[in-house]
Amino acid sequence: MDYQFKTIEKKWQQFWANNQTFKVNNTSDKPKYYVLDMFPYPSGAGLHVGHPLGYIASDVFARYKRLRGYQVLHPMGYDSFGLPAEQYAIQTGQHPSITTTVNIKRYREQLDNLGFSFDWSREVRTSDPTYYKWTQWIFIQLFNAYYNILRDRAEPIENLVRTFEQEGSAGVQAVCDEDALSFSADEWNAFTEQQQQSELLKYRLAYLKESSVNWCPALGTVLANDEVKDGVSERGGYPVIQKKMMQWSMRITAYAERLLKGLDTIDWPEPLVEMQRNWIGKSIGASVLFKVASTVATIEVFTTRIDTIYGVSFLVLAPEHELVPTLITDTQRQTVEAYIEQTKKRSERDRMADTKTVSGAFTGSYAVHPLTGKQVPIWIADYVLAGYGTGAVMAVPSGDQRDYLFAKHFDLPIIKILDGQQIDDEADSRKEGHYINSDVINGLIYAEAVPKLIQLLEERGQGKAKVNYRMRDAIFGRQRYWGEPVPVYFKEGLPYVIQETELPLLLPEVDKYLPTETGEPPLGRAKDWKYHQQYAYELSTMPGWAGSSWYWYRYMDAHNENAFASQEAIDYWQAVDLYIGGSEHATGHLLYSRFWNKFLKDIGKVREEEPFKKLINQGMIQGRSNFVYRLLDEEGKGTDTFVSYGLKDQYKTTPLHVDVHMVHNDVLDVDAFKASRPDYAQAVFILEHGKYICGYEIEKMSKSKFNVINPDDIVEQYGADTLRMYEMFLGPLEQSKPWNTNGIEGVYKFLRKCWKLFHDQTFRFTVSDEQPTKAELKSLHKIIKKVEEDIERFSFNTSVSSFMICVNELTDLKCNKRTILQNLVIVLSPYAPHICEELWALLGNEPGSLSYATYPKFNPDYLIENEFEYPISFNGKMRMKLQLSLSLTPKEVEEKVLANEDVQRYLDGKTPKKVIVVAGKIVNVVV
RNA sequence: GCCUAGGUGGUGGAACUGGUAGACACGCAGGACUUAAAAUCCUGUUCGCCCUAAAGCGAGUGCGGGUUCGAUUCCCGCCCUAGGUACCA
Repeated sequence: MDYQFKTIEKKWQQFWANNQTFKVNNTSDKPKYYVLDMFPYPSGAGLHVGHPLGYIASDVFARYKRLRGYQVLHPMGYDSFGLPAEQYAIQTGQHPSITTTVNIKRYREQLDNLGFSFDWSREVRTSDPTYYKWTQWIFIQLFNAYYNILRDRAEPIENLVRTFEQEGSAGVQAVCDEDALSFSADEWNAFTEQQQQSELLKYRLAYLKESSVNWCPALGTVLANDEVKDGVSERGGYPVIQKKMMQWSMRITAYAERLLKGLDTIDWPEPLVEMQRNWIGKSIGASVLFKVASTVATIEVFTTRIDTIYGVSFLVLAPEHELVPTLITDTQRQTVEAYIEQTKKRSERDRMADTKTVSGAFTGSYAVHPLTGKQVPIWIADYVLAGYGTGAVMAVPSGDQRDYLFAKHFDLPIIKILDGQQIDDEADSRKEGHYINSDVINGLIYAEAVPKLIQLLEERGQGKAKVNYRMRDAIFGRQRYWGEPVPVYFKEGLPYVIQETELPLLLPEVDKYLPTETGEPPLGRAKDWKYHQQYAYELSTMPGWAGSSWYWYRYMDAHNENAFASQEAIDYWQAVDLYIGGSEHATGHLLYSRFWNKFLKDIGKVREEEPFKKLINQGMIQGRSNFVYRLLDEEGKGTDTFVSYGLKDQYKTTPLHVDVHMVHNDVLDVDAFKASRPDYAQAVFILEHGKYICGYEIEKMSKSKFNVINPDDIVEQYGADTLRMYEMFLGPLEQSKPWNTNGIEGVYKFLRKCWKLFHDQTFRFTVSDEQPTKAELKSLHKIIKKVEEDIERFSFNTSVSSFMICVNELTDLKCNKRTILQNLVIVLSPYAPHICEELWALLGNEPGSLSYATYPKFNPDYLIENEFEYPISFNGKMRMKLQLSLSLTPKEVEEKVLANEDVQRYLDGKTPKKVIVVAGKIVNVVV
C-alpha cells in the first residue's frame, strides 16, 4: 500500500491513548526531564496553525529526551479563567464554565490530531475547583506572610506579631507600606484587635490598600498596567481612567532584588531577560531631604546623580504630589491651580505623546538646599511623575536635558559643575572632569565625590544612599465573575482569610454576570454568600495570572487532595528544564511565576529558586492575507467590478480582504469568489494575463482578516506528520514568520520517499537482512549526529533538511537494509511519530515500544573518507582542487600540495610565504 | 530617543568556533513516461560577461571603511526592518 497517513495516524493516536504510552511516574531510576508548554486559554476560535508551533517543538524535544533515556514530564492543560468566556456569558447568559468546557473539548480534539506525547492523566484546568483550591491556598499563605529584610526572605506573619509584642516596631526591618507606624511593645499590646490587624495589613505580602488603579468603565474592572496599552484596554480597546479604590495587591516589590539577581542564573533569551530587567528598573542613587523654607515640611527627592547636587537651581514636584497644596502661596494660587487643572485634563496618552512642550508653574515656595543653605524655588511640572521615586526631583539644568529645557524656558539659573562641561546648547550629562562651584567636592572626580557626599548627607541626616525600583506592587483584584474568589471575609471592615479546611471557596452561582445596581462586582449578586452566616466575603476575584503562576507544580501531582503537590513529586521533578512559549508573557506571567516560586521556596514548599531553567520563545506565525481591489465610482462607492493587483493603480479602488482559501499562489478562484456571497454573484473582473492576481499582506491571523489556516485542514490533506515536520521546516523556531502552505509538498514528498524505502514497487513491505554498505552506514551516522546536535541547540529546521538529504541518499543507494532503516526510524520519530511507529511495527518490533527505544549511538568511524577534494586557494582566491587522502597530516598535505605540478606552475618559481591547512580540509597558499 | 534581535537568490531559509556562500525545500524553465492529466523521475536555476563546445572570467551576503593569507561571520561608522520601552530624575 502507498503511504496511508490517515489510517496510520488514527491507529497510533488510538494506540497511545489506549495504552497510556506517555504516562509517567513520580519515581524512577531514570534521570528526569521536564518539558513544559505555556498552557493555552481555550478561546472559542480554536487553534490555528500558529498555536501548535511551540507544542510541536516541545514534543520533538520531549520525544528525543525519552529516546535518550530520560523520564520526561510533558503535560498540557488549560488556563481556563478569563474574560472572553465571561463576555460571552454577559451576552448570552450561558455560564462561563459551559463555554469553557465546550472550548476545551474542541482544543483537545485539535491537539489530539497532531500526535503529541502529552501525559493527559495530569491535565489541569485553572477554573476547576480542585485546582483553584490551591491557588486560594497560596493566596492565604501570602496573606499570612511578610518579608524580613534582614533574612532576605518571606516569613510567617506570626513572627512579626511576636516581635511587635516583645520589642515593638523599632528593630523590625521588613518590607511595608510607607505609612507604617512606629510603636513600642506596650503600645502594640494596648492596640485594639482592629488597630493591630490594620497595622499588620501594611506588612502582609497579599494586602489590601487604597491605591490608584486603572479602571475600565466599559469592562467594569480594574486592569493591570500591562493590560493597558496606550490608555485603552488591551482587550477590547476601551478607555481606561485612574481611580482610587481599595484593592488587593501583591508585594512583589519585596522580591525586586531577588527577581533581578535570579536573571543571571537562568538560560533565557537575552531580549526577554532585558525586558524583565527594565521592568524591575533598578536605579542606584540617593535620596535627599530638602526643607521647605519657613515651615517644618521636608521634600524628599530621589536622584541617581548625587554628585550634581551643587548644580541644583530649583525643585520640581509632580502636580499630584501630596505637599503641593501646602506649598502654594496666595500670589501663585491662580496660576498653579489652573496648571493642575490642565494636567488633569490631559490623559496619560497626551502627556506621553508630547514630550517636547515645556510646561510648569511656580508654587511660590522655596526649599533650602541641604548643603549650601541657599533657597531654591519649588516648581511643579508634569514631566515629573507621581508614580516614580518620590514624585519630586532636584533639578540640575547643567546635567539633565529636561531640567535644562525647563530652566531655559522659565529663565532659571544654570550652574556649571564640572570643568569640562559644554552647556551652550544642551545639558551635558557626562561625568568626566573635576567638579567646580561645588564646595566640598571641588577638584574631585566622580568616583571620589559620590561617597563623600553620601557620608556628609548621612551625618547631617539630610539624605542617604538609596536604591529605587521602577516596578510597582501588582494589583491582584478584578471586579469580575469568572475568576478565583479571593478567600477572604470582612469583620469590622478588616480582611481575614478563611480557614484552609474550608477551601475551595467555590465560585457562587449568580443570575447575571454584570455588576450589581449598586456598583458591586458580579459576586455581589450571590445572595447569602456569607462566611458562617455572618461575615461578608470579598467580592472581587483574582486576576488572570493567579492560576498560571504556579501550574507547573500541579502537573507534578495533579490529583493530590492534600497538597498542591506532594513533597516526593516536587523532589523528583524539581523545576521545569525547558519552557516554550511566546514572548508576550515577558513581564506578566513570567515575572509573577518567578515571584510566587520564590515565595513558595521561602515557606519551604518547593526547592528551586527559579522555576524555568531554560526558556525558548517561539516566534509568532503570522497570517498571509489576500486582497481584491474593488473599483469605486465617482462618489467613492464600491461597484461590482474588481481590478487585478497589477492594474489597480490605474483605477480608483479600495482593497478588501478575501478568504485565502479562494486564492492559490495569489491567483483568485473567480468562480469560488462569486459563489461566496450573494452580492458578489454579479462581480466583473479586470484581469491581467487572463488571471485575477490578488495583493497580499502579512498580518496577525484572525477571523476578520479571512487568513486563518486551521491545522485540522492541513492534517486532513497531508497528515499530522507532514504538518509537524513542515512547521519545524519553516524556519528557526524563535523567528516570527508568515504561514505559507506552498512549501508543504516538499515535506509530504519526503515522507512518501521514506515510506518507499521500506517497500518495493508494488508497495509490499520489503527489507533486506544483508550487511549494510559503507556508504549506507555513512548516510545513517551523518543523520544520527546531525539530529543530535540540532535538537540540543533547538535548530529543528536544519534537521528536517538533513533528513531529506539522508533519505535522498538512501534512495539513490537503493538501501533497504534492516539495520539502517531501523535506526533511521528511531532518529526520525520525534519529528514524524506516526509513520515511524508504523514502520517500527512493520520491522517486527513490539508496537508502541518506539517511544522508549534507545537513540542510536553515533560512530565517527563511518564518516571518515579516504579521498577528499581539497580546495586550494592562493591568497584566499580559489584556484584548483586536488584529490588527496584525508588521513594525511597537515604537514603532509602541505608537502603534497607544493609538489603538485599545477601548483608549481601557478607559483612560477616563487616560494610561498606560508601554507595554511585549515581543519585538515582547506589549503591556502600565501604568495 | 534608548534597549534587543535581524538584513543572504524569484521565495522560505542553510553556512555551528573566521575557511569551497546559496545546503535543503518551494517556485520557475526544459525534458522523460503518458492518448491526456495526475503522480513519478531527470536536467538547469545568484547575477553579469564570454561561448559552437569544453571550459573560463568578473561581481556578489543592506551601505561605506578596517583587521586578516582568507570576513555572511570580528571591529568602526551609517541606512533599513521587527519587537520591547519611554519625560524613570
